[in-house]
Amino acid sequence: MDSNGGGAAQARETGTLGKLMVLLDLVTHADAPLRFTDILALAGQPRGTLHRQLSHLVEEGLLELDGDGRYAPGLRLLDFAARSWARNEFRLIAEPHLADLQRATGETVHLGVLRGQSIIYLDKVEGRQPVRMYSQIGNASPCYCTGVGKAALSLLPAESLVDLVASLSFTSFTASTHISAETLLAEIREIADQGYAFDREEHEAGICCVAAPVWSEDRTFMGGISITGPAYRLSMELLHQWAVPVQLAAGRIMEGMRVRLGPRR
Amino acid sequence: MDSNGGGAAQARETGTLGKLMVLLDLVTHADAPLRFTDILALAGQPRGTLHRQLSHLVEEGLLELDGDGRYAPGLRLLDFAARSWARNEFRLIAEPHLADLQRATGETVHLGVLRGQSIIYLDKVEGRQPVRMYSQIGNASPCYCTGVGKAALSLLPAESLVDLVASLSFTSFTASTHISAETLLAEIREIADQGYAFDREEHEAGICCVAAPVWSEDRTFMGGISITGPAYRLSMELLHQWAVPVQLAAGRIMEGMRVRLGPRR
DNA sequence: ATCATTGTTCCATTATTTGGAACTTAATTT
DNA sequence: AAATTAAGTTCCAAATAATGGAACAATGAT
Repeated sequence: MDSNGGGAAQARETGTLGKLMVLLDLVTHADAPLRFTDILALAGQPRGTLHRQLSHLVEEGLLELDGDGRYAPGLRLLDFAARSWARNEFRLIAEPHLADLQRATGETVHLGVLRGQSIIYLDKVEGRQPVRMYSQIGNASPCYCTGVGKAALSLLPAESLVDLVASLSFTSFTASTHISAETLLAEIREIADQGYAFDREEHEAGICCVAAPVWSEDRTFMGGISITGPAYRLSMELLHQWAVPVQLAAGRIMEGMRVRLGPRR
Repeated sequence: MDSNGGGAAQARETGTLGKLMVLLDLVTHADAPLRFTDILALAGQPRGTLHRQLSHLVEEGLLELDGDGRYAPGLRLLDFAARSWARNEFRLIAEPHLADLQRATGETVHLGVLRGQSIIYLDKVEGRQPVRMYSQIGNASPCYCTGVGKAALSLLPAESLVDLVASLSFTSFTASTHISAETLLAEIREIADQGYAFDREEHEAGICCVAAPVWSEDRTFMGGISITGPAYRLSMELLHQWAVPVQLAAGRIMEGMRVRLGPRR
């Protein structure tokens, strides 16, 4: 029988947990705290059932219920995340190289990893300004319109890439955002050849970047690093120049991981 | 079977979710990624059961399984936390006041909230240095040996305070850490009178702080803000002077919350 | 005061989880 | 290299927890 080698679509049958995570997603993705009835409408479940599920989530600290009966994400999530982040080896190894790159260019440097269809940002090194702390770290962004995302996609074997791209639903964030699988796939192939990727204001108007892919040997991490900044300051010419240092930094990070993790495998 | 009729102590009966959260705690609190067998020993459950539970957590992205069969916290937790943090109203309202306090004193300023027996740090504003981003934010620290923690405890009604303190297990982090309920309770009473609290190197040697309590009217948030720094620079005399600005900032934060949230309740 | 809406509890039915054992795979020893 | 041990995975009847409809309580509007 098939172990997960084949990589077909997961049936996502995680029973009770799966149902609760859908709720947690619902509440954390909302723009504002939701009342019971709001969630009832969104979740489409019987009232009794929903009530118990929410109660369990609250009891575990994953959600919080304020005095007005509105549900908001729980602070226990912060504790989990802080631990997840603090011990992340990929990030620990990458950090000094990100700082180097930041100093060399003066612009903001990101580290991100592909998870499903999203890039999750693991680190961000900025210039002098008082940092907006979680501003980017932890955020999940689409893979098809970010430099790190496209760099990460260029690491996928042809088949997985086609499957993943086929499952995307494109949102046109700016005039340059890819909105078709064909043009995206064409660019990914180009990126795979070149070894670096650009974001030409595809996610946010006025913001562009150069990115290079980074991966761990066991393919647990497939992501990238990028130099990001305002388009008026970062011409395409400059971004092309920076492709080299970004790739070098990516190489040093992977070397660091081989030294740290390699011996055992 | 018994429903929890009396209702004093929480029976923590969240069924399936509760069991899975125990596992998640186990893995996120470990110092390094754990192998299946390690978790088996720690969790004390049948192998079949544990295997399925871990599989579900992995499928949902709450845990990750690397190429060596080691379980680590999942990156989906970061996404949840980023959302939880970004929309937190208490933090949003407090932020400008924390920045003011930082500028006025030149030292690091924290915002924390009481959750169970822990203080969870919601924000941190530092001086010039390139910020170590999650360094403190999201971290859960004991309430009995931090300035913010003791300030928060001073807000509890007498009965809840006694219950909470009775349930603490004290760890002696430094020579000044409280290790008995009696001395702690005595100090909390003093803090309740004064309206501010000190940390005299009780959690970390060489680090001290002044803190003032902050709370929301519905008591959803009971926490505090603090000015923290190295003991060689922050004399007790200086900390006493800063008690006033910390209390003023705390007052302004609460005023901000009344304006923002008050009208409705 | 009355009606409508929102939120909570109850319990027989249904679905999921449990845990022991059998099985497969990887690592270690002889 | 074969045998042995340990590590990880799958299976299924029994135990447990989740479900959802309906009754009940609390809140808010007319």
